[in-house]
Amino acid sequence: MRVTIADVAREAAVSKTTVSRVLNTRADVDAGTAARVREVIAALGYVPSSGAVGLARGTSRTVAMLTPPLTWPWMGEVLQGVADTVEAAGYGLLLYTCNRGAESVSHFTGQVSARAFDGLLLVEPENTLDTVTAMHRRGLPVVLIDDRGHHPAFPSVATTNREGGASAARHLLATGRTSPLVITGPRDFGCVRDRLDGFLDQIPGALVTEGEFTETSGRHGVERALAEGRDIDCVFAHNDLIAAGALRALREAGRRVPDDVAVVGFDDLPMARHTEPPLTTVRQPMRRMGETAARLLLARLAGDVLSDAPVVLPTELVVRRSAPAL
Amino acid sequence: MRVTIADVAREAAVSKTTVSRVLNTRADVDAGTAARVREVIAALGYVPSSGAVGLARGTSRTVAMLTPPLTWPWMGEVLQGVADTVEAAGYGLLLYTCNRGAESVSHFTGQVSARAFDGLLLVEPENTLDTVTAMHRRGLPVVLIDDRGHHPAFPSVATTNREGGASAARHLLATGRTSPLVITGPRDFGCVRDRLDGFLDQIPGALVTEGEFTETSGRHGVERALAEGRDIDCVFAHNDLIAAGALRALREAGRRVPDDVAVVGFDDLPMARHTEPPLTTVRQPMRRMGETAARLLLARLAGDVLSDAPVVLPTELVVRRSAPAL
DNA sequence: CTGAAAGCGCTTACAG
DNA sequence: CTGAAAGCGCTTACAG
Repeated sequence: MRVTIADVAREAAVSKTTVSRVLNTRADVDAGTAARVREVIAALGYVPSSGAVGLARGTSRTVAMLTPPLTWPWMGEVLQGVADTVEAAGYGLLLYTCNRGAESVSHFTGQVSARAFDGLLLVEPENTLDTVTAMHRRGLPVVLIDDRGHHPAFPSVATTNREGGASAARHLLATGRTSPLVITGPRDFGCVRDRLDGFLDQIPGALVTEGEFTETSGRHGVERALAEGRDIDCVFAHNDLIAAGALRALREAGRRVPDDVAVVGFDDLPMARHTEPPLTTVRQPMRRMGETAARLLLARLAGDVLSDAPVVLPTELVVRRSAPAL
Repeated sequence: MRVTIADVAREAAVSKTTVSRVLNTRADVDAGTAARVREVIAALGYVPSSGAVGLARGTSRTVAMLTPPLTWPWMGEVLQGVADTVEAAGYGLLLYTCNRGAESVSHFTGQVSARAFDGLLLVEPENTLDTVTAMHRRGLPVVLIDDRGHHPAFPSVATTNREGGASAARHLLATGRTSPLVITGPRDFGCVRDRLDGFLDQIPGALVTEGEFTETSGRHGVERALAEGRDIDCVFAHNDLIAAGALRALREAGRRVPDDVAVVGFDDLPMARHTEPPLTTVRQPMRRMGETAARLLLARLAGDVLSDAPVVLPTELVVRRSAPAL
């Protein structure tokens, strides 16, 4: 049998109102009464029902997070940043993944309307941006962790993709490289365009080939360039998976890295330390993105008004052996 | 203004009871009435409040998951397996991480008592097993995803750690290796003892050194063995991070992999494909562990009685170039 | 087939 | 400083 506030009230010989007051530490309770109530609470092991509290207060002290498949290499970092921040504020975190496509999304939208949570954090809402924008318009607090360069009509957290691309180019130039091959992600991603623009600002003549964010894509990109007899001395890969594929293709073609060809990736996944040679890459602060987005959302729930202008976190070039300093 | 069941009832000129009945698709409602109510629901965009439903029904249709830091390399897989299964059943998934130590745990236990969820899934409950065992005794349905070999007093899902160790040894023997170095994880992990026992059953004389589950540990393990002049022709690492460190140390010492020394890891993390050479490893079905644990918990919530005997999923040797077949 | 009423476990004006 | 009562939005016997 569940212990309720009524049990505590009876045992302490006060009203439920008074118990509720000491629970919520209101000032206007006699110190003696409060002490007695607290004793009873401890003795009975009473804990308020979060559901009942939520119903009475009209708020759930829970936020939701909608994510792409959790197997994305950097999702763990983002999620951990979110979880830490949300937990520290005493909120619960409800997780939804879009792993099952349309079905997931409709299940999710049902939950939203059910007011199972007070606010929403989301990453990479493929085919979801319209739905979410509508929810936001109807009053649901939303913050996007924008790794795709979406520039949505609500608050978001992003990184300096353009500057990241530029920093890769500057590093390559500074170390004497002049003929890059750029292997991009899909062009319809805003982040891909930004990374490319930043790079081309520094090295306008770069050879560019569009790829996907996979190792296979990196391998094919290099193989094709070599087969066409292109004269390259470095590769800028739009993420670390592409870079890993490029490393492999270069090795198989007998090109030494970094002696013949330097390679720079993007993201700084854990695996970037384990490739041969270890990968120079543009680090994205995924954990801080999660923390920042969560902090924004909690501020919004506490009453702050948020700007729709994205909060932009800096990328950082991490130099390892695949493209060493001079 | 929120649309409630009362609004629907008024608009459809029926009682709240009737609306509730069509909501829960009970048979005993006149077809015409039901149709009319459904129209009103659609017209008003009514969605039941999950909090109110939960309070009235005494169940939240939510399960919680308590995890170690999400940056553990295989947590994404486990979590995805759990999320898919839980979502498909129409349940919500509340995530708690033990990232903040004792504070996390106490926050978490508060949530438990608050009945914010109906059941609990957990991974690797460092310093948590006692608390959780107590909760289970008090009636909270719990399923452990046991990657540590805990053998708890409640239902759990594990893998064949002992057979996994044996399969690594058999593969090495079959490919002509006779002098292994085993670099283990911490000995107080049940899984470490099991992997080691399975290996030693096949190769009793193996050289064994205790390590941690880190790359550094793998590197040191190999460096020490070589410095001591040990004559090794293969390494069995207790996870893939250790194996990655071993690969690096071997290369730096001028030993060729696999020609001079073969290397076998454990887990089959995504990075196992990206090492040089790609890693032969004992694959643990982390996603299936998540799915299986979630399925067990949901069955329990549906009224099934669960056995405390662990459900054991098979490991599988994945052969790549670091320890090729003949 | 349908509805009035009680109940789930809290919080919050309101009154004293 | 304290309590009775209404209300949050549902479900569920119970009665018809």
